[in-house]
Amino acid sequence: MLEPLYLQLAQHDVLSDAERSMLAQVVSGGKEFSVGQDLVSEGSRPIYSTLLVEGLAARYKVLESGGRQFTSLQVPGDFVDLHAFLLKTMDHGIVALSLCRVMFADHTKLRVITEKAPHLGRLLWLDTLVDAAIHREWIVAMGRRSKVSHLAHLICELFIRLQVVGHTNEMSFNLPLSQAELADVLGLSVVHMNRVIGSLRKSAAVNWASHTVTIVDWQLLAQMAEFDPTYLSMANEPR
Amino acid sequence: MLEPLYLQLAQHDVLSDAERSMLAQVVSGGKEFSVGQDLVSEGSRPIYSTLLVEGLAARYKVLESGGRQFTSLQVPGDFVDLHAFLLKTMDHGIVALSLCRVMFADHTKLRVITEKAPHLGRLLWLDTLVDAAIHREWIVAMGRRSKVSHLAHLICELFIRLQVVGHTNEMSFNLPLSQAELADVLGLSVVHMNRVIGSLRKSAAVNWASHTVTIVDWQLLAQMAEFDPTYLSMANEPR
DNA sequence: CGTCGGGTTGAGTCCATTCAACTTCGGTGG
DNA sequence: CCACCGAAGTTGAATGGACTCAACCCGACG
Repeated sequence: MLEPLYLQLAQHDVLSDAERSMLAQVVSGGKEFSVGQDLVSEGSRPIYSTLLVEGLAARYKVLESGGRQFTSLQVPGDFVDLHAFLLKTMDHGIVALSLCRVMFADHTKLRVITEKAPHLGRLLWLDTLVDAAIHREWIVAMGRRSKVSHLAHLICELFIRLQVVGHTNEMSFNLPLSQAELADVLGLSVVHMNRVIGSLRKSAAVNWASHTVTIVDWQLLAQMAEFDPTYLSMANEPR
Repeated sequence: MLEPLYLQLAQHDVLSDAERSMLAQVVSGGKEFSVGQDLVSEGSRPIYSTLLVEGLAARYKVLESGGRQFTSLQVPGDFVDLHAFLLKTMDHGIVALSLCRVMFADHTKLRVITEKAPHLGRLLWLDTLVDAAIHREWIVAMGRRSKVSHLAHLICELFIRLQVVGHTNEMSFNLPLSQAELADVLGLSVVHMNRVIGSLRKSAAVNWASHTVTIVDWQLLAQMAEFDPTYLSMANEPR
């Protein structure tokens, strides 16, 4: 069950057996959420953090106007609300975009990690730092990229992140998002989202049908997106 | 010199005298940067983190098109590249927006904090988590708020953050950004930025002249921005 | 007095939105 | 089995927002 988490952490630095078994002691329980359900709700003060084991989820905020904006997408192996360990109050919600299986880690036990296993603690910290790096990349995409480029960038990012946890198949992966949900990622209207997807399809960089995205020409896609994976901190080095 | 840092950390939780003196040992040196200079440059691998003591700075990325996007603004007391302690490689640059005085903290010493002073380590971690929370709020603003609302939100955020470190005066503060720089925050063209500022001025919520912003009607401004300070984690509680 | 960087304004174009209609497709019940 | 339904995707047309290009203003400074 913890494989995707191990894969993510071990990607940045060596993860010792002792650390693995410590994580296995800290993360426990299990629960399923169906599409549209909140894994964590805005305003709550969770006493445990939620590890996404299987499925796709998203952080979001809702405005008075009713508009919704996703601020991140979460893939298997992500601690979706690890930040609540120290932030205490959730300033946003987290919703399941597909059937999600999760496990839990008590905040008291996470605190013990920071006290008894500082290296593992740093790896968890790093996890939240990569999160922030992704946020920054999204800000750049929203502010200064064309909409097609933004979408292309999202595809590149998701492909890499899913590949790390073994959720890609050759050059394709499953993307269960509706166009309305994608619109909430890019901050667009549904209608325009549809046209943007259309023009990405026309570029022939990807093949995108029935929730399966196949990257036909990575070179071209990365160029459209100006994609530079540095921000994902893929290097394995002492942290 | 470390006052703004103490103020920021002590805002979230009690900061013991021992922790203060530990910080004083870790943070040392000093340097000045003039407007437009990079405090930290993209692609570098710093071996120390930079604490902003005085002045205003911004994280940014530049695209091939030449467009620039700021991903955060940094106020006194911010560790502008604390994330590089674990991310190792800077995926963006940090530029001085006014005359900046900074100090440095060796990464080796930061690591010692995580090993010997876990509570202080958590407070530093928290610092980066608040950073990420701000990023998320920016994403929402870029995606789903009107441009005036986005600008109003920025003003609210900056006012609170500057107030924490004692850099406000009644209801006003100094904002040394040119309209071109503000455009790089909101992701707009300079011309349109000018019109957005104009329409915020017309709202009479703020008085904005010669780089001094005075909030005339906080109630109205916060309402235009739909501003909810939860994400800044202002509460003082055990972390 | 002239220059230069920043701010402001106008006009035309293009992008993105809304509103609305229509299609496609899987599921469900008669 | 198929007729119907609803959710998601697609398309067109009209409106309004944001961009570019261009001009002009203004105060600081040499």
